[in-house]
Amino acid sequence: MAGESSSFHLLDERIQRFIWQQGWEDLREAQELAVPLILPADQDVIIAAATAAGKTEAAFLPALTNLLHGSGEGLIVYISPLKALINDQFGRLDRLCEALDIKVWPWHGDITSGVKARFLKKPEGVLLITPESLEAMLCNRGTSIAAVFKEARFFVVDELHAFIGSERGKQLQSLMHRIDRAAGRRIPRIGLSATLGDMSLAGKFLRPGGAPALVESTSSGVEIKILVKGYEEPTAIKQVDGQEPDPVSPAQIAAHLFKVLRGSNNLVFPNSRREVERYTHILNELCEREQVPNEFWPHHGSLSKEIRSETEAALKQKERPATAICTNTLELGIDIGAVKSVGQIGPPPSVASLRQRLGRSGRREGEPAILRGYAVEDARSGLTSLKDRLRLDTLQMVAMISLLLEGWFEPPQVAGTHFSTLIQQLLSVIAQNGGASAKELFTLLCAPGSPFAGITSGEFLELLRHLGTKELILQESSGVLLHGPLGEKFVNHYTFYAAFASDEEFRIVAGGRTLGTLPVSQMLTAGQRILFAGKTWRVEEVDDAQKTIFVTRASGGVPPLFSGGPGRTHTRVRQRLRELLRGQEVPAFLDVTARKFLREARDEYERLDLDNKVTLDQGNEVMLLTWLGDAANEALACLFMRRGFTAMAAGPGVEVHKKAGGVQEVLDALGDFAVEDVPDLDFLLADAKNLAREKWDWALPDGLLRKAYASQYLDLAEAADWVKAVGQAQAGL
DNA sequence: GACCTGCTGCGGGATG
Repeated sequence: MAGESSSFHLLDERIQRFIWQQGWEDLREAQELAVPLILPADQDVIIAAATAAGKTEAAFLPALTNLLHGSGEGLIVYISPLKALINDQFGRLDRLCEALDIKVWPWHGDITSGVKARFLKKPEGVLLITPESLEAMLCNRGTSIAAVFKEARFFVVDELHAFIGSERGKQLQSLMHRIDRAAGRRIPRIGLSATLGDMSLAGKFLRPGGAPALVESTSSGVEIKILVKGYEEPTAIKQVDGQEPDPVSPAQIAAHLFKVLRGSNNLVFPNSRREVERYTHILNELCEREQVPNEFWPHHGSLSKEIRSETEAALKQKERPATAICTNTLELGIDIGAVKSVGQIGPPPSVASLRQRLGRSGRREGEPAILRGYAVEDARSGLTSLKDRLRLDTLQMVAMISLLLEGWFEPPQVAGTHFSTLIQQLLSVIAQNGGASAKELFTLLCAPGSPFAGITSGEFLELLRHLGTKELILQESSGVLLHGPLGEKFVNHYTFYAAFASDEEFRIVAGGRTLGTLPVSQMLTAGQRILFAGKTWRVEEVDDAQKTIFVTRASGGVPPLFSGGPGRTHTRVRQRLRELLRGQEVPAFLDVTARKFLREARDEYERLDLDNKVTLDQGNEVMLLTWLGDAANEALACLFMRRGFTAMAAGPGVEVHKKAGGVQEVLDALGDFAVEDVPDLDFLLADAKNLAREKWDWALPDGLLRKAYASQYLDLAEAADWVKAVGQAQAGL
C-alpha cells in the first residue's frame, strides 16, 4: 500500500501501524480523497459513499491524526441519529483509539451518569452523542459549555440525510451553531451519508450559507436484479357475520417469500408495522407447518429493544440464515451485515427510501443487489375507484423503480420555516445563558448564516409576544427574557430535549417481559386477541394508571393498528407514472400478472382519454388530474376550499365536490385561478383548521403557523403554474 | 391502508 497511497503517509504513524495490523490492503477511494481535505481542520467536508464501511474511517483517520499532532488535548464530536449506531461505532472506534491512547466516550440516554461525569472532568478524545443528549448538555450545563468544547476540532455528523428537512435536522444545525458561538470559532463540520442527491443542498444543510468540500466515491456500479410480481386480490364478499374476510394475497406473497428467501439473509419491507406483524406471523406458521426452523423475524419501532436485538442478532450471526420483516428501522446504518435480497411489498414510500433499502443488498464483491417487488391490485368488478382502475399502486412501484435505475431520487427538503423548533431553541438558549435579550436571541438564531435565517425581526417579535401570552417566557423590567411559569415546567422535564413530538403509549407485557408499545389512541380491552411480535396473544388486563397492557399466549388474533401518516409523493414520480401510462414499453422485470396490470391500466387511461382530459366526472365529485406531487395538489385543494368548495388532494390529482353548478362551476373556478394573482397565505389558509403538526406548533400565533405549515406541506408556486398552463390550454380551445 | 428517531437529575436502597 505504501507505494501507491499518498494519503496513507499523511496519517499518524500509530494509525498507519493499526491499518497494517488490520491487514487492510489499501485505503478506499473515499478515504484516500478525504484524508488531505480533513487533516488541516480548516474546512467543512461532505463524504458521500455507497457503503457504511469506510466512511467512518474516512472521517476519523485524518481527524484522529489531527488530534494526535495537536497540542495535547483535543475533542472530536460525533453526532448520530441512533443510539444503536453509537453503540456500533463505539465498538469500532474504541479498538482503534485504544492503540492511540485516545479515549472514546459514548453519550446517550442509556449511558450511566458515571461515564458522563468522567468525560466532563476531562473533555478530550472522541465524544459519540445524539442531538437530544447534546441539547440536554447545553440546557443543563450552560456555564461550562465553552470549556467543554474549547478544544473541539471537528463535528462529524453520521447519516446526514436522516436529519435533512426534519425538526431534528433544524435542531442539529442550531446545536452546532450554538456550540460554535460558545467556543468562539467555526468548528469544521464533516457530514457522512450514502443517499445525498443534490450535494449543494446537503452542503447548505451542513452549514447554512456554507459550501463544503465534497468527497464522492464513484462506487463501482453494482449490478441490480429486479423482479416485480403482481397479485390479484379477489373482491371481498362480506361473510355471514358481517366481518370482512382476511385478504388472500398476503398468504400468496408469504408463500413465495418462504420459497425464495429460505436459506439466505434478506430484508422484507411491507411498509407498515401492521403488515410486518401480519407477514411475520404467516411466515412463522409456514415454518412450523413445514417443520423447518424459523428463519423470519420481525423488526419495527414499536417492538421492545430486546425483541429488536434478537432480530438484529439473528441477522448478524453466521450459523443460520435469517430474514427480517421490517419497517425503515432497518434502513439506516445499524450493523446487520450484508443481505442477499430485498423484498418490497407495495410501493415504497419514496425513491430515496427504496434506494436506501436496496443499498443493504449486493454489498459483497461480485454479488448483485436483488429487489423483489410485490404489487397487489383488486380484481376488477364494476364500480371501482380511479386508483384501482389505473392500477396506481403497481404503476407507482414501476415508476419508482425506473427512476431508481436512472439514478434519480427525491432531493432533500432543506427549505421550510421551522418555527416549532425555533421555540424549543429559544427556551433552550434562555436556559443555557440564564436569560437573554430579544436582540441577543435574534442575532444568535436568525441572523444571516444562522439556522433560522430568513425569519424577519417582525415575525420574531410577534413570536416572542405570543410566547409571553402563553406563559412560556416573560420579560424582566431590565428587558431580559426568562422562562415563564409554563416554560420553566417544560424545560425542566426530560421530554424537552427532543425536537419532535411523540404519542403517548401503552407498554405490552407478557409474563413480565415487555414486548413493545402501542399508541394510547389504539385502545385495547380485556378479552381481545392481538397479533404482536409475530405471535398471537389475549389481552388479560389493561392498567390505565401504569399505561400497561398485560397479555398471555393464545391462538388467533389480528395485527393492531399503529398510528402514522402517509408518505408524500414527489411530482417527478407522478410524471413518470403518467409517462408509463402513455407509453408502450413493457419493463422486462414484470411478471405475467404485473404485465396484465400495466396493460389494464393503459387500456383504461386510453378509454378515459386521460391524455387530453383534465377532469373526470365521478358523480358527486370532479377529479382534477394534475399528475403533480402531493404538495402541489394540496395547494390546489386549498384554492378550491377558499372558493367554498370541499376539496382534497387524492393521488394523482384533486377531488372537488360539486356544488349546484356541477362540473362547469369547477372549471370556471379553475379559469379564474388562472388569471388571478397567487393569493397570500393568510387569505388562502384563513379558514383552515388543524394545521399544527410539530411539537411546539400549539404555541404559535396563527399567521406563523400558517407560514410554517405552507412552507413544508404546500407547493403553491407549482400549483399556480399548473393552473395557468391548463387555463391557457382551455382558452386556446 | 400509512415510518422513525430521543430523553436529566436526584434520591433512596442494595452491594462490594
